[in-house]
Amino acid sequence: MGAPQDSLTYLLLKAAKRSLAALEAELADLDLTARQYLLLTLAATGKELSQQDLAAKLDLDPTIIVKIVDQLEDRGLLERTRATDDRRRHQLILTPAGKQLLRDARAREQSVERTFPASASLRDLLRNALGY
Amino acid sequence: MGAPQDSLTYLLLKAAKRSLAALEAELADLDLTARQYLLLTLAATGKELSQQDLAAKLDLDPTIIVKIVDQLEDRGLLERTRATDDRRRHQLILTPAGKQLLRDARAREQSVERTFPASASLRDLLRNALGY
DNA sequence: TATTGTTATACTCTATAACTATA
DNA sequence: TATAGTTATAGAGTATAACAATA
Repeated sequence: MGAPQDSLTYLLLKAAKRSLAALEAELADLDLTARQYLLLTLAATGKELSQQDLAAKLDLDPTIIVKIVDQLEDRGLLERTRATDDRRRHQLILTPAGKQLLRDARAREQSVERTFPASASLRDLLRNALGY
Repeated sequence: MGAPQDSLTYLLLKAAKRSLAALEAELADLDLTARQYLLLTLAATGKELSQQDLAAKLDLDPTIIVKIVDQLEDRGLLERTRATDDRRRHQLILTPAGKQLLRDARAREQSVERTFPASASLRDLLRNALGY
């Protein structure tokens, strides 16, 4: 007892960093950061998420979301449109190029995840723990 | 398929952040950050770890380690002594106050981890995945 | 009045480079 | 010549506050 590898927080931090680094490396070919990829994924769900919702889901400040969306919009991967029911909100719509890139990115993520030991049971456990 | 909660990286990041936040909150009473706590834990193992070793284990820059050790030393929780076999290296020794605080901190971490769903099996899985 | 998104700015955190001492 | 630790500084990343538009 007492070693840092007994600490769940330590283990989660290490695993998250390793997983993130592997994903970033895999997405580098596509000129996509993990954040951009995850934001694209959220925008692609079709749910009417405000940028503030995205901020909460990605644990980021709303002002950071603005910048990431700027980057993706500048590259023509998504577009901001006004939500019809509440014109303060922006509805993020993936362009065809964005959808294609997201497909490629997903395939890459899946291949990198297969290299992570026990990824399937780990995912199940985390989903339960986080309430998804 | 395709939702962010399918992404192992996303799940690990969320879980790590949640776990870290809970730990920080629990350690706040002791005026200890999670980093300081984890460094103390590593220093307490008795292994002759250089500050560079600590940097690698904590995924931090060596210059960050200097500052954290400064903070802990200023509070009288540990002391830098020169390693006898290689006088370039610093051997970090916990003071009695440091040992006592570490005991308290560990107890707090254990209690907060018990609130994390399936923490035991999660820890086992992560240990295996990370090769500990 | 409150909320969404945005911008500009200040702040914090981290990494880089240069130095001392030991090897 | 290389490595451990330190310091000062530059750079990146983040949050804060103020604003316009909409509710």
